[in-house]
Amino acid sequence: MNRIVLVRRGEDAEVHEPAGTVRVPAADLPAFVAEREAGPDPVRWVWDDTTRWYPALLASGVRIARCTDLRLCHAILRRSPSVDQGLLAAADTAGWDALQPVTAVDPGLFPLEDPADRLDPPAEHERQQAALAESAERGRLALLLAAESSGALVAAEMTHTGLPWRADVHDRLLAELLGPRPPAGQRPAVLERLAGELRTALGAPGLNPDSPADLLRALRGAGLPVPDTRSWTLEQIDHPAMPPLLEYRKLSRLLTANGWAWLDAWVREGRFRSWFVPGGVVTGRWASNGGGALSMPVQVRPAAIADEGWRFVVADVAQLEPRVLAGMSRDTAMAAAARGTDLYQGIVAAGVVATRAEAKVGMLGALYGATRGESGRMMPRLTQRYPHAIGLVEEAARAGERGEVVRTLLGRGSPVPGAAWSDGPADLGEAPDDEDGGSRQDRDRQRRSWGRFTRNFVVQGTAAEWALCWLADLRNRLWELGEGELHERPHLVFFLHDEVVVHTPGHLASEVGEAVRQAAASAGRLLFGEFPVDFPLDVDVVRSWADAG
DNA sequence: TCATAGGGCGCC
DNA sequence: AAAGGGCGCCCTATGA
Repeated sequence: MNRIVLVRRGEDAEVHEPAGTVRVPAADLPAFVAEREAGPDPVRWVWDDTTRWYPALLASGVRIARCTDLRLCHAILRRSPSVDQGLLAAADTAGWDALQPVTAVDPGLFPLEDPADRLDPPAEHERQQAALAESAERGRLALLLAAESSGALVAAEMTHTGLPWRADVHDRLLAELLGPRPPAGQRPAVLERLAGELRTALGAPGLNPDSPADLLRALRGAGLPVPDTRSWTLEQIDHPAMPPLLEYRKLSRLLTANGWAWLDAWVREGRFRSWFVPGGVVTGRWASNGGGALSMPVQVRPAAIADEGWRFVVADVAQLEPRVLAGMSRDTAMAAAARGTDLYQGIVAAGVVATRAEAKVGMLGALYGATRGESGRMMPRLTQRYPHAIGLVEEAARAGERGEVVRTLLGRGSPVPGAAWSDGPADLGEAPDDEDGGSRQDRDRQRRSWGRFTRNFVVQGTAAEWALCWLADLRNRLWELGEGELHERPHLVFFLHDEVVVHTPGHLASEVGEAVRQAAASAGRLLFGEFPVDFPLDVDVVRSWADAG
């Protein structure tokens, strides 16, 4: 593998190769990269941050096979309990710690002033390689760093190609539900009518239904002693104001989150473009920036329509996190329950609980740390039948309560906890009841809360690693299926934790479906070897995203 | 006018 | 006795 480090120097790129260092003008860089990519030696491009390099290459029609994203790898190594932090220490370290990804830059230009310019990528790369080589977990960590970097490429490519989006279909959908688009600053007709009905029903002519405080006063004035104004609370109430209020809530949410303003801001030339942010969540999950890409309501998915002659291949993993938990804890009983397509049904079939609903709520409680209610009642039975799986999350919770760092399967470390531990462990010493530190009860509550976080961290984070491996392998397979530029081949257009959407020429759809399944099997082997835990997929070939599932 | 906090709700 | 993870983003209200 030929590693080539790219460094920005004003308007040039400095190219560090084993054979020597050369300068390439920014304008010539795409051609240079394309030539090396096409050459006989596989290349791993090493750069400070994918969001600072790759969009411009993609805009020039250049796709690369692999990279090392020093910013993302730095973040992982800095938190990893199995890395000697001394090997990463340098004058640059704080700068790497603080480096943020960029969005919305003009891909044709380097930004004028960038904190990344004060960093030394070749030196950082050497430190990271040394830290990796000395780690007792170097195999798993190396896999994680490669997968994280590959995810950075996927994220940039998804922004580049965009998710096909039909503004005309979206507009029609809005008009059917809300009435025609109103002038700026006015409510759509349907919302205005519902607001009127609500004011009449509550006897509150001046009510602004968008103000929770105003609404709470009006509800109480009408003799309805509600604790808050959440829809779930309001649904419990039998009162003529509730139907219009709940309908108002639902439609108002659609208008503000994914209405005409959203269309204006985020949809251009038939594509929805926002930014995915790999590593944006401490657990390793992705975040997103712009347009709420990670919470696209089912309600507007009918507007996501594949191009003429193309299809979407939509795939998701059923019950990813319990399956990951079975694999990472080597719990053969839970893996057996996961053998079929429905893990919850498998738990019922094993005689652990009576119904699928109980199995689901019990498992979710184990992952999130619920101990009371229906979920808590399932825990003893789950613990008895699945001691390794439940034991793993319980131990993660206890470690978090003690203030310790926990890690995912591939070695991503949890953050160190904050102020609640400054006075020592929960079960030791005095707990001074001063104003600054809060009461003993407050700190115990915080510790349990942190335990729920670390409990979930190990599973959510390892699931994110499975998904990264799935994504990286799928990206490679998709590239091999087509010809031409990225947007002419089957390509990823959406990813959300355990779900992918691929945009593909129709005649390749079944091959894409097979690639998605093979990539999932490959991810399972990468993380869990020959341990027998399945990751069955639901795969649909559809014209509209809304038709999947 | 701007930044921030909290309510609320969409996704997993 | 109490005990439900992770996000982004809209709105209003508040205070500088």
